[in-house]
Amino acid sequence: MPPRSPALRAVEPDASTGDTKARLLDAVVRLFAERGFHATSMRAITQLAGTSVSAANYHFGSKEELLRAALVRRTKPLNDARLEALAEAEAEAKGGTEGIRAIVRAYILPLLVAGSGIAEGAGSRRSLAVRLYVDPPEIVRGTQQEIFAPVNKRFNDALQRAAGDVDPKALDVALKLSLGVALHSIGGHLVWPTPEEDPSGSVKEKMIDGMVAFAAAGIIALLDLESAGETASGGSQK
Amino acid sequence: MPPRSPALRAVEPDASTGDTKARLLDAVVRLFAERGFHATSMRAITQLAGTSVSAANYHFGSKEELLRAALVRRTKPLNDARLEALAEAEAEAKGGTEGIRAIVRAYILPLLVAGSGIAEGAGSRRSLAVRLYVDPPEIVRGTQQEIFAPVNKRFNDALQRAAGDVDPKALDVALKLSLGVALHSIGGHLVWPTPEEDPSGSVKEKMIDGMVAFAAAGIIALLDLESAGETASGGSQK
DNA sequence: GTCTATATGTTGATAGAC
DNA sequence: GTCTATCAACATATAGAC
Repeated sequence: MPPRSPALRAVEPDASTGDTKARLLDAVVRLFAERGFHATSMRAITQLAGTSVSAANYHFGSKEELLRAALVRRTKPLNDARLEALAEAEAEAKGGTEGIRAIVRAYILPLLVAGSGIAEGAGSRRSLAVRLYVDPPEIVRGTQQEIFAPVNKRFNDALQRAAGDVDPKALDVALKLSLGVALHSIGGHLVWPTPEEDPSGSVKEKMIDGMVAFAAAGIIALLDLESAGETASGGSQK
Repeated sequence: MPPRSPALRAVEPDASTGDTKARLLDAVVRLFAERGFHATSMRAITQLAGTSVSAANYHFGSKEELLRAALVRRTKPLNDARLEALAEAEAEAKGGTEGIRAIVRAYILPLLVAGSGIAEGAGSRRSLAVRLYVDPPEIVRGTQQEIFAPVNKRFNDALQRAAGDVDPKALDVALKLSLGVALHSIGGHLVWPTPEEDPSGSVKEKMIDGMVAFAAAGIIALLDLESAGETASGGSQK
């Protein structure tokens, strides 16, 4: 069997010290996403991972460090995917409204794929992203910002270019609200179809299109309203 | 001193057995909103309320029942305010787009006032609503649905009327996404100005207008896109 | 590296005096 | 109704054998 390509191997979890670390990280992601930080005990984690509490502490030092490690492992590929999608969207260089929609899609879609079960069909699974967004243990708040801030800035800049000349502050709010839409969607409150119910994936596609349309229209409306208030000329809508 | 009017007394917390119960409920709301259910101990609650763990258990029986009591006390006036605002919005009976915007405002604004600190200026306070939405202890899930489901249904019906004839399923999704926008806004990720920074309240007003515009435009776009897909005729935008 | 055993603290809930 | 004192169960983290 030939050695796997670097592209494939890069997707694999870090298995440099056996797979105990990897199994622990998987278990942590699952349990933290489902129950939150404080409701998840080291016993539950290590039991699910098939190892012991001391092994976990040997590898990660503490419960909070364990969560932090799981966080960066999960968000790194997510953010890479978002940035890649953004680069593609910008390369196509569509006009104003279409351009914004493309950027929003790049922002939201990887989150949906990684966060909700829409990729593998686990309809009601909870997302680590949602958890960490509203339930940030004190220690990871910094990490969280550190990880997401640059990506958000990139998208902010892209939107700034696509939307013409808009109030940066309003744009920041608009992007945050879009994130709210996306997070809400993977927070377990939207019912995604299972692969059995939706073999062609068309229902799923439609939901995603609807969500992107929702967020993009929201952004446009918010920016319109803002600039209307500042330039004292009417917005483009009603 | 004359007896207070019933209207005034109705606003007060239930003080039939002294105000220990009320103080406990206040403390619970604050701590649960800030830290979540599992991270809040009975000791922390009772200490903040200036009483003892046993007193709390005497009045409420358990930690979960205490949370449940706090939940209904908080959400009842919130939902009443939303329904009242909806009735007013419907009485004015505006046309399609304007009507939708009015309904969305009725849906969102009371949530903002009650949930975020925008009423009293506590800019970064966390909301119990947000907490319970993503971190529902198993026991309160039922209560939560029981409390919010009727209100959501009312708004759903109102939107159905205002939007003409749209796919009920799409409308349900659209309303849920609007809720995501609102909850995100009070989840501590939007920076609200303090009364000192914004004495006239105009900045705050503008943010609220922007949010309502965002959500309303999102709903319209989502419904347009849905009906466009079904009737095979283009939507109203682009 | 992984385990068993244990240290040390905190949790939710209760018993019983007042 | 409210307190102090106490319970058993659970938490995280560590020590030390292998």
